Amino acid sequence: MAGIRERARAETMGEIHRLAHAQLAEVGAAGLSLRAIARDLGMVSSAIYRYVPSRDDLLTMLIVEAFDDVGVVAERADAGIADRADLAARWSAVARAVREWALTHQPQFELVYGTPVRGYVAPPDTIAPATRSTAVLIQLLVEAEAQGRRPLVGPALPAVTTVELTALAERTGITVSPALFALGIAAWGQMLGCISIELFGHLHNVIDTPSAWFDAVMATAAVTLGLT
Amino acid sequence: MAGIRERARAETMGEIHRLAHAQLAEVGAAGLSLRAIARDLGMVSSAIYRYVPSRDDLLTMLIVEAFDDVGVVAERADAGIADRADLAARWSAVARAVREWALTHQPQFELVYGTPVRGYVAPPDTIAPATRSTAVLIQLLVEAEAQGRRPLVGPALPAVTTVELTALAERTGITVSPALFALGIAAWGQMLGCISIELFGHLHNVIDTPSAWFDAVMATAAVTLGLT
DNA sequence: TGTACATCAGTGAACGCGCGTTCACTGATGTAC
DNA sequence: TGTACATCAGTGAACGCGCGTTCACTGATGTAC
Repeated sequence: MAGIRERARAETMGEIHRLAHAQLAEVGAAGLSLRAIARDLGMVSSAIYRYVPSRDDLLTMLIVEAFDDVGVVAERADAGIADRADLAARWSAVARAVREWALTHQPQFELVYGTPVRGYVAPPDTIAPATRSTAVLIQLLVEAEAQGRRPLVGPALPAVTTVELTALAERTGITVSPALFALGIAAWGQMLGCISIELFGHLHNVIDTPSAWFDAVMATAAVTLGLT
Repeated sequence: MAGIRERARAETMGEIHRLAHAQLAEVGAAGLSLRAIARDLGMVSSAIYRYVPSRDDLLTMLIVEAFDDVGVVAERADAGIADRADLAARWSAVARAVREWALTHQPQFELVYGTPVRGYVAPPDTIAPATRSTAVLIQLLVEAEAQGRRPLVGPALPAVTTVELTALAERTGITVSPALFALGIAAWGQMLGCISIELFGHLHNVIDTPSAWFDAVMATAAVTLGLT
């Protein structure tokens, strides 16, 4: 029976998680408040410090979780395509999954891909989780290039960019040419950008069915990247 | 000499503008505070209400200004290309100008293209200014299509998207086909997305010279759009 | 098995700070006769 | 040109609310002998 205390602690910790997510959805990252969580928990405000060292630590926790969450979503979407050689289908599936995650987890999306929270500096612990979803995309680039596929339009990279991306590839052990790497990052930027403009309301009175538009342009991006 | 009052009022109004922008840069849109502006102005906090009806109105003012600002920047960049037939050069110039504006006016960029401020609902007055910068891009699409240029990869649009974009074109008097329209919006999303990931820190340890990378991928996007 | 001590969850008060907005007021500027 | 009245910028106090964080404390749970 070791741990009535331990179990209670784990349970409270879980509640804090739950409430933090709920808060995020209601008031956004900037409005995340330890006092409010303590209140919802039925505790006095100072008691929360038995569980969370500070507000920034709670934010870090949420950011790491969100990065991980979207990473899992991307990985699952990719794994769901049976025909592994169909890189375009895998890309489209990942893009669609990330968009759907963003729609159903808008506050988490804002937390990691939106405007950074003022006064908060992300500690190094957040770097590794951040790469999880991008790793899925990079894997597609690696496979595409290994099979001799090339982007439709090879970008005219300035020397400095070629140097930087070559160094990055070497440093991380990723075997992708600078040209495709540059376009891959841009495609990732496009995916996030298209999700952002939808989520942040810039498609109002422009496109009423964003999912259809998004899927179509992401499929086109896959062709442009040379994934077909 | 009519208007020592009038002149004082205009001057104070100008100061409020200036201080609001400074505040935006320091604490971000979420932290924008009427009290702080009054303080900086050397006024008592309630006096600010002689000039600004409410905090939300100040936000609206700043948003409208920012939209207008980036619109002017885009227009000027476009106008700066002497060879009007070189649509790709015009697109690249606009993209570069918008990115540079975003870098030098980060808080304004966040205000209009970043995470929306919680609790603030944009009034209809903000819609018209928002379209100013996009109008520049759309003009490029119109000219491209008028000259018979086509995107490298025609997107396979679902029927619903074709219908929506046809209706939008008719409603606004823009003579752009749904296919190009869809890709144009996606290119605009890419531009904003690539700027966002740079500004929000997602290129740290990835690309050290974002301007070079950005220009290269935007030039490639112009080719893909069929602007060459 | 029982007792003594250590651990730790939660309390309650406090510090010092912030915010938007209202309201009755003073005193200077502007205007109409 | 001078006076009476209207306008309006700015004051000062207040309402009612929020926040993060610290600190001495009580009382229950866990542990070592």
